[in-house]
Order: sequence, then C-alpha cells, then structure tokens
Amino acid sequence: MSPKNAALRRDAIVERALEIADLEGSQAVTIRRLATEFGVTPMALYWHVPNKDELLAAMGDSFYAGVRLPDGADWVERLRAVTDSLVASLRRHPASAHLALPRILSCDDGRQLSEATFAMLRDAGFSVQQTADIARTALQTAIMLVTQEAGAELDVRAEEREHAVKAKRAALAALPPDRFPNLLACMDCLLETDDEDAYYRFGVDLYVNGVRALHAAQSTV
Amino acid sequence: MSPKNAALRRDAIVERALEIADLEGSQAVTIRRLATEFGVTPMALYWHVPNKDELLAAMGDSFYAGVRLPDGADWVERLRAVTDSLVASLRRHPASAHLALPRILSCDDGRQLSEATFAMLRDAGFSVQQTADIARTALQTAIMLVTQEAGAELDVRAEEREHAVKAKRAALAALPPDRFPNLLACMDCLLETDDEDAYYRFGVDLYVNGVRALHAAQSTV
DNA sequence: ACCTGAACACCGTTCAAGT
DNA sequence: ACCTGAACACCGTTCAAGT
Repeated sequence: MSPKNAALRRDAIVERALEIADLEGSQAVTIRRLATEFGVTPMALYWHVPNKDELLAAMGDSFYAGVRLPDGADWVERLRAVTDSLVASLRRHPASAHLALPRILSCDDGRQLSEATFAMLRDAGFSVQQTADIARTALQTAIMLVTQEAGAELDVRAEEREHAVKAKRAALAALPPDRFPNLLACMDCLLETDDEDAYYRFGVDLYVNGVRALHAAQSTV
Repeated sequence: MSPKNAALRRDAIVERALEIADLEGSQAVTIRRLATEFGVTPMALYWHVPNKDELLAAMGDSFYAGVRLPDGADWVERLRAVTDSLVASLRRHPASAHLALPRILSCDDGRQLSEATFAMLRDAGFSVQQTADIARTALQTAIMLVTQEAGAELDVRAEEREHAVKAKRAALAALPPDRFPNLLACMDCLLETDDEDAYYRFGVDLYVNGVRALHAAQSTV
C-alpha cells in the first residue's frame, strides 16, 4: 500500500542525487550512498529506479521540466529567451548539466521544447538541416557555459573548490612571464568569474550573433 | 633497468586507454582492464601511472600534442584554423574528447596553444576578458561538435551503436505527427550526420561568425 | 627499476525471502 | 507493494614482498 519510507520516492531520489553531485561531484552519486542517506538498504532503491543508468537519465530529464518555450517579439529574441531559460535551468545543478543533452529527445518535456524551437527556426527560414544544428548548438552552448563556468571545478567536493582554484593559480603564476605574457594577463579571467550575469550574457550573445549572421547571409542572397 | 614488459610504457597505456574508450565507451577504461590487456597485474600499472585520475588527465593532455598554432592571413582565418585543428585532434578519440577541456592550462602543449591563441585575439583588439571567453568557447565548441556528432552514441559499445540509433529512430517515429511535425521533419538530421565535413564546417562557422560579429560591433563604435 | 600477491574498502546488481 | 539479507562479480588502491 503506502511506502514504508514515505520519503523514498522516485522524485526524492533524483532530487537528492542532483544535490549530491553538486556538493561532492557526480562521482559521489552512488546507489549505496543514496540508500544510506534515505536510511534504507541499497536494494530498496531498485524498487523505485530500474538501475543506475536510468537514475542518471532521470536526472538529465529533470532539467527540461521548467524550461520556458520560446516567446518574444521576433525570432532572435525568442532564440535568446529559450537559451537563457535553458541556462537558468541547468545552473540549478551544474554538476549534472551534461546529463541533459543525451536526454532531450528521450523525455516528453525535452521533445516539446525541441518541437517548439524547431518550429521557431523553420519559421525564420532555416533549412531542416540548419534547424537541427542550430537547436542542438543552443543546448550545447547552455551546457558548456554552465559546466565550464570559470572556477566551478565541478568534479571536486564543494569545500575543496577554493583550494583547487588557488593551487591552479599558483601553478600558472609560476610560469615564465616571457614565454606566457598573454596567458598571465588573462589568468584572473580564466580562474574566476567576477560577473556571472555578464559571463552568461556574453556566451549567449556570441551564439545568437552567430545564428543571426548566418541568417543575414542567407537573406541577402 | 629495462622494463620487464617492453610494451608497458606510460604512452602505450594512455594510447590503449583512448582506444578502449572509443571502442566500448569511457566507462570501459579501468586499471584492471588495461592490466589484463598488457598481460600484467593491475598493480603493475601503478608504477607507470600514479592513479586513475592521472591516467585520465594524461588522456586529456594527449589532444594538445598535434594541434597547430594559429596561422593564416588575418585573425579570422587564424581563429578558424586553430579551431579546425583542435577539432581534427579531438576527432581521433571522440569518446575522450571531454577530458581535454580541464587540462588545457595544466599541460605544456595546452598552455602554448592558449598563449598563441590569446596573443592572436588580443592583437585583434579584444579585451582580456573577451579573449579568455572567446578562447574557451573555441575549445568548448570543438569538444561539443565532436562529442555530440549525431549518431555517435559514445557511451555505448561500438558494435551496438547502430542498434542504439535504430531504437531511437523507432521511438521518435512513433510520436504523434500532429503534435511533433517539426521534430519528425528534422529527425533524420538529428540522428545521423550524412556529411561530416559539412557538419563541422557549419559548427565552426557559427562560432567564428559570432566572434566576427562581436568584433565588428566594437570596431564601428 | 619494475612487478607480484594478498588484502581492503568500495561499487552495481541479482535473486530469494520476508511483511 | 515495498523492503531486507546474502551473495556475486566487479572496481581503485595500499602495502609488503619479490627480482
């Protein structure tokens, strides 16, 4: 009838897995670890989730739940809005963001997002091939920006991240200035993101501008 | 003096690990698996490689060995050339391409590539912050394109890939056409890359055009 | 310098059994 | 319907010992 452990639901397991990945790196997500956190035998999880691959899949699916479908005045604005919305969703669990990409066509939320985005791009005049490539690039761009945000070091435990960045900075600062002048000049920007909003705005703009340039080149022919 | 097993050198281990990842997915790369392939005890590997993390790091480093530094007439051509060269290097071992990104500042080949690319972008007039972001995006773009090339399914054994794509196609074909008309229209482009060169040209162009648009917007001010 | 043997603390997962 | 216990086949890694 009712579950013996009311907290042990599929959604709660997925949610906790996402949290663990953010706190201690995605390699810390194990069936046994989740089980002990829920005060339960490892095998109990197999009632709620078929296996670990499906758990990872469910984690990937979760990112598409809250993404807003494209809306805005023109198609450029819509493309930017949907990319921004994707970024916002992925940023909630950066360490698992890479799980989203292979799942976009395998969950309903992802398929609805794809359909709406494809419709928008084809309306704008892009070919079927271009539409597929541009839409995929939007998701890839969002994932890239989130997982590679400078200073994230997602594969490391949250507490050790500061130390990891410090070590990296020390290693770079020790390089010979005559051989690596530009690298040393860019060091701070590479190691830390001082303005996160500007970072994401720049990344999304770079992508959107590329698409817009392609569109302009085609329209003038 | 001489190693008992002449084949068991660090380079050979790394090379074989890259091959295994491509053939059977990166999760098939294990210390024990490599040991049995070299006809040796698992612990023998620890003489040549400190631990598994360092092995993965060395796999990531290997991608920077053959990358040509930026060359060409103007900076746009140079940016395209270096991105193309990166793509070419990563395509040799697609299943491990994602290991390259975190290693770029941690190996000498990567630092030299970074230095040359940074110099090129700063010469072109980009700010320190923009240079860091643009250069990172070049690498991210290359990795994205390689790891996400349609039909790759890198987490699966090479022999099962065809079957995996077929299953995905069947799942999509079963969707209601009235709800997913555009998704169905784009299905073939999403599942298979018929022209790989065109795929990579498109992806790199999209990125380069974005950078060029940014540059143009700044120059006119 | 290079490798083995035994051992430890972990994994994911199956299968039969409990309630 | 939901969970446990015991067991299996794997991991990465340490440590002492061999040659």
